[in-house]
Amino acid sequence: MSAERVSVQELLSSRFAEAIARVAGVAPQSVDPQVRAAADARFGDYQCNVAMSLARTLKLKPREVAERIVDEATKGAGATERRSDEATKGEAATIFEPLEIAGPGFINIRLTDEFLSRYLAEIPAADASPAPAPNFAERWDSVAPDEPWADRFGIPPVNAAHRQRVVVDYSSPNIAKQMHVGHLRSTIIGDVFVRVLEFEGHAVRRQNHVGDWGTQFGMLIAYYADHPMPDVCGGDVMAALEADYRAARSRFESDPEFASAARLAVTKLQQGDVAARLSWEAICLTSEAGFAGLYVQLGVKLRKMDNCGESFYQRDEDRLTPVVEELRAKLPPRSPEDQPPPLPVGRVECRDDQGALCLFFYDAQDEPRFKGPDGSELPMIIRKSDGAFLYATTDLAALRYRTREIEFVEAATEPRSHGATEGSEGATERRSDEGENGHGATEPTSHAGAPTGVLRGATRLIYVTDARQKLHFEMLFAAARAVGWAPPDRVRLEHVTFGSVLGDDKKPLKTRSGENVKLQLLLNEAIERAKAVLQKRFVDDEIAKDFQIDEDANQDEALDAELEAVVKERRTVGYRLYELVANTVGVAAVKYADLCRDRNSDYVFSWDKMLAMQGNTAPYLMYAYARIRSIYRKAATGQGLSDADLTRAVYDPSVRLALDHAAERALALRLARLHETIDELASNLLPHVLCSYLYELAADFMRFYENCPVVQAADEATRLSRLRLCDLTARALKLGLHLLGIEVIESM
RNA sequence: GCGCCCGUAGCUCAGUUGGACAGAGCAGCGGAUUUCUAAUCCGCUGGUCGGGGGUUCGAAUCCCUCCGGGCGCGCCA
Repeated sequence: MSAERVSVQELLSSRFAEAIARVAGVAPQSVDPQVRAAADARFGDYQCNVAMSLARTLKLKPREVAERIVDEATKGAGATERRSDEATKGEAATIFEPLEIAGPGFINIRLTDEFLSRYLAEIPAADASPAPAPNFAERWDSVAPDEPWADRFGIPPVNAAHRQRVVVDYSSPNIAKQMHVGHLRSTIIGDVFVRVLEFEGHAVRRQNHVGDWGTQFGMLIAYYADHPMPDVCGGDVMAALEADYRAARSRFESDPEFASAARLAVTKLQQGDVAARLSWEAICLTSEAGFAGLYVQLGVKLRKMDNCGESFYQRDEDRLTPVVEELRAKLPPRSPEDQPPPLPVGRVECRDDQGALCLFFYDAQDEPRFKGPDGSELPMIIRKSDGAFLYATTDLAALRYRTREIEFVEAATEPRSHGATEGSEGATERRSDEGENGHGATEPTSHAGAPTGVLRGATRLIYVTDARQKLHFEMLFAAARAVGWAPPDRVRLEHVTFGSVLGDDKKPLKTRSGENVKLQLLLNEAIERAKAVLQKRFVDDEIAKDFQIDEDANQDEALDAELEAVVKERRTVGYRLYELVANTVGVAAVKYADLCRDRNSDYVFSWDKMLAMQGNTAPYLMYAYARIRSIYRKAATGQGLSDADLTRAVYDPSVRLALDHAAERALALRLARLHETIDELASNLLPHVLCSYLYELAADFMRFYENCPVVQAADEATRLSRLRLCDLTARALKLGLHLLGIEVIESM
């Protein structure tokens, strides 16, 4: 393969773009070749749909255009790939079978088995000894970079020229309140973007914009003046905090003396009073400990260093007043005598209205862009008539900070050539204070990984919040563009919305008493329900039998002490495994159920569906993974080999991937598409496309499994080939699920 | 009133941003197990893509209109 490995779709797209460019007489860069995965397997693997639309501009018949494209794409280097590596001895590998034109002018592309086989064969084996992941307690406080990718599946990071500096704003809970289902989607969807963009090689900063400033702190500070704060190490911290918050609130309403103390506390806090500040800090720290527990359980990458809440913009330094002043200076109201200027993108002006400082928005026709119920123009208020700032002000300040000040550490890393070093990590962002080789990667440092310095300001801002805040973000982005903090050619602004979680009644999910469902309780129930599902499976299992024996033990005097001890130990081990599996499956089911739907639509929460073994669910995918690993273990022990030994044999360069059976070929094609699927997710920010891919992959594997014996394959070459397919599938599932924030288990 | 989102099989949802006769899972019916983990696989049944009009080689997808549902709309976040 060429030095820069690209996805199959990219490879075909560039070939066809060149061919089309020659046919149409334009530059290849200006062509969209419209190469897509084929709608139906009968039409091949990919299809090019460009001929029909091109026919009109060329004033030719579509089929004629298609024929010319086919000629260009087929001749010379168009259809073959120059190979220079030793293993293939310079042979030319034909990429696709003779192209076919069908229907009105579709060009059907079928990859050759040889190409597919070699494309997959070039994926190096996974690193057998990945760096151990730090435990969460270490990671929560750490500012070290994330652990590197143990296995990139042969997918290189983007090259330096395309590296984005991305801020992902997600989760954003409120201090002293328990997270509820409303925070679930933001937290896990945002985390997927972080993972995928990091994997793609972009520089990513997570920002947890926590609600840690405001009037509610007055009540809490006053309350904790004569009450103990919840113990961070004792039980459910968040529940205790929230109970205190409620108590404080009701006291605020009934006790005038307390109320004035609370108001005084707010003033003191804002003035930097030391006692008030210490109390505030203690409350925040207690609350963060609660969040940390939930984040670890959810397997979310957020850490303490990612906390950059509302207080950041007004606590130690007033970052809001300068923002307001800059808006006022740069967006002055238009004076009446001004001629209406040409307004291609509309206009924003900053002026006082009814005592409040506001931003007003106008469209290209200079008409108000947003209107209220009475038809009057609708502003974004950035300073209340009493002089106080609001969330809009903080959001503007945060946006300015993120496009101008926030720091990214750039590592100048060239895309690695593949096969040079097997399975180790190429392009994790490394911080300058971390030193070289901080992650136990054993490869020679053949590629440049040294940090080159700090860059300020993001080139892409992603906000993950529910769809109801859409209007707010439209205003926010319009203001940012108008004032020049986010020039469209330099900064991409994306509000990633998602729908609500609904109950069976199709109304937003609530408890019977009408409250938001607490995230912690939701996860606890998920684990309990996963246990119930697993128990059914364990009925015929030895572990379950052991349970039975153990329960009957005191009645059965024949059971001697030694046997009892053995049973007890097995029971303990089995139970631990069972706990682990239930925890992993339960949390995975909740996360996956959320991610596998188009995030824009509301979704109906259903325990039975998310824990089902059939269909597009976490348990199905995890089971597929466990099943593959089981085959692999069986193959290894059957020959008295270790997993590592077997892997060495399976990934030996002499092994040729045979794709003779239809199920083998379908699986191979699917595996080859992981790369383009991840690329797609990185650009359209739709996690469910990766979910669909993984489900199809698992289904393809199941069909392969039913049809193609692996361990008992007819001959050794087939056995090794199929074991290779098994391992590649396991790795693709593991990587894909990991990008979705879901970890696999080796045995279920 | 204005703005945004949605309406696809009995149910829950996909549909690659305008491409081929609209696809899965569940439910229903019928098959496959001396297993490489059946927690699986295969087959069948099931549709006026909310209705109508338009744009073009081609529409579930884009435009208009109506019906039905959700959300948002000045000093909360």
